[in-house]
Amino acid sequence: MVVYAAQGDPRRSMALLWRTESPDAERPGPKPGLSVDLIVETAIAIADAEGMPGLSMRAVGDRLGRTAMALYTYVPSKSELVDLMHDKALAELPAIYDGDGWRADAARWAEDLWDFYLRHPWVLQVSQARPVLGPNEYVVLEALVKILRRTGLRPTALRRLVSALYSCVREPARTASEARLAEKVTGQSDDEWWYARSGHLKEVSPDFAERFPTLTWMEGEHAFRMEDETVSYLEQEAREAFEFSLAVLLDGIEVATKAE
Amino acid sequence: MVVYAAQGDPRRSMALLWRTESPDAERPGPKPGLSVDLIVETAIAIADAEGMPGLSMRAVGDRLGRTAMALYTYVPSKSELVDLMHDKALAELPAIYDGDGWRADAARWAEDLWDFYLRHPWVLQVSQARPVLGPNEYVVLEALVKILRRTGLRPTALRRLVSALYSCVREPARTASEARLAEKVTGQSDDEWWYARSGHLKEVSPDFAERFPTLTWMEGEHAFRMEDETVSYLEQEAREAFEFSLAVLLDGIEVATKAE
DNA sequence: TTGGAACTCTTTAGCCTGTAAAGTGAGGGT
DNA sequence: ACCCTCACTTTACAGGCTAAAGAGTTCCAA
Repeated sequence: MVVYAAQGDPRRSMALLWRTESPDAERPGPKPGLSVDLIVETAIAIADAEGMPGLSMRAVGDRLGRTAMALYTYVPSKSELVDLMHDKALAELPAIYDGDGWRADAARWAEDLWDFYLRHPWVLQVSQARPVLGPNEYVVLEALVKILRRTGLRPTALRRLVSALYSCVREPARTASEARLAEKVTGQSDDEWWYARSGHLKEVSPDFAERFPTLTWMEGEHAFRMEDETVSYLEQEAREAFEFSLAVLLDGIEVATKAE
Repeated sequence: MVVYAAQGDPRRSMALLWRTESPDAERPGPKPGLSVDLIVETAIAIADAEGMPGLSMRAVGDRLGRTAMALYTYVPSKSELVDLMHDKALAELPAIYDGDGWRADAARWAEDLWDFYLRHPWVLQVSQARPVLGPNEYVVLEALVKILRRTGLRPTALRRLVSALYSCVREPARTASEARLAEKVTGQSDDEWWYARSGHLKEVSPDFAERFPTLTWMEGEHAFRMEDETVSYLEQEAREAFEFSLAVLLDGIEVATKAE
């Protein structure tokens, strides 16, 4: 369920995101019982707990003691609600990193983003093509670029580095967070699932080791090592993949900038 | 719309994926007018053209001159259909790379995967946690591991490298393919969209340059450069990010293995 | 030859989405 | 007092997946 950015009136979307609505004068009619902020917070709570599939207008309305349609008084569509959720959640991330040097700060930025994605897995489903363009997205980006500018890289190289950093956090974070959600939704732990599945695999392909010898070699010697019992094997692997990619990337930059 | 792996009877799913059904003897009842393969191919064609949102049981049925329910004779659920699509599509990728050396082969593998994801963007929506475990997934993985084994890395390091390679293809490929799909669905080109949006951004945040000075500096000097008119700016950026990450990663490995 | 079992495919229906349209009722401004 | 405006509900519709039941075809066995 990838969620694309809202397609309604772009001017209204942007106004909502950047909070440039006119101050509300005394107007006739009943006072609003809800607010955009309250709705967005509630929606975030639901999405955090149940993932995107659990986020429906009815679910949000129910939790607020209203009907689904009541939300449309505050928010033009579900799509815009998701944009608002996205931007509000991003506000959790720091705006400034001014630690020991660009490398430590970049690593810290990536770590923070990793934690953020695991707290709010649904954020990864908001499409990056045609991004939401809310203020907090820019805050996070500004923070990173400010860190990386200290490397002395030119804008073009810098833009690529920014993308690369996002990639090396997002993809493994996706795997890790999907793994967590799957555990919650199916009630079966990753390790149980994997164990059952590998049984079925043996059944269905008894010649696996001959067909995929190199794979068998690679997977062979570590099967079912469990270092941390509170975190599934899959999540551990994802985390290590993230740390590895990050280290390689930062090493590469360090070398490139020192060479100049 | 992330699609999780099917949750029906795992034994049946695996049998379907690995094609270990018993050979069909002469049985009573009318001859099947369709086949699993035909259904899967049709579904792939639809998903390629319209993306996951366009893939519905009705749509597949219609294109085959049947009702949606007719498909359930062949396939236990939509979720299993997606698993089958995933595995069938992966069959397009080469099983063997034995070129000039591991580095060139790894780069070629990554390029092939990139092209594959752009041909079949919906594949990126199939969850990697609890993977499908079809035969062709293993073929692709075996091909990569075989290439990378030539680096002499140990299994543990190798597993991380494999994940890192997948990340550096998948994330930018996601952006690029979502961009293409958005163009098709909205009828508005990326560049038009971006132009309109940046107008609204100026409107809603006239002090943008002061609030985000580093970002403004980075984006400043390249705005609206258009090298290739057939490919949107966003897609170009994604492609470059991919190439950059790949190069850094492979350089890093090269250094690490030569040091030993 | 004649059931009957097995099979494909359709129909119907249920529960889930998001949201358009219309109605209800409360509150403030004139 | 009136009315406009606004919050919120009700109803309804199109479309999603799929369970359950029925129609109709075909082969096997008696």
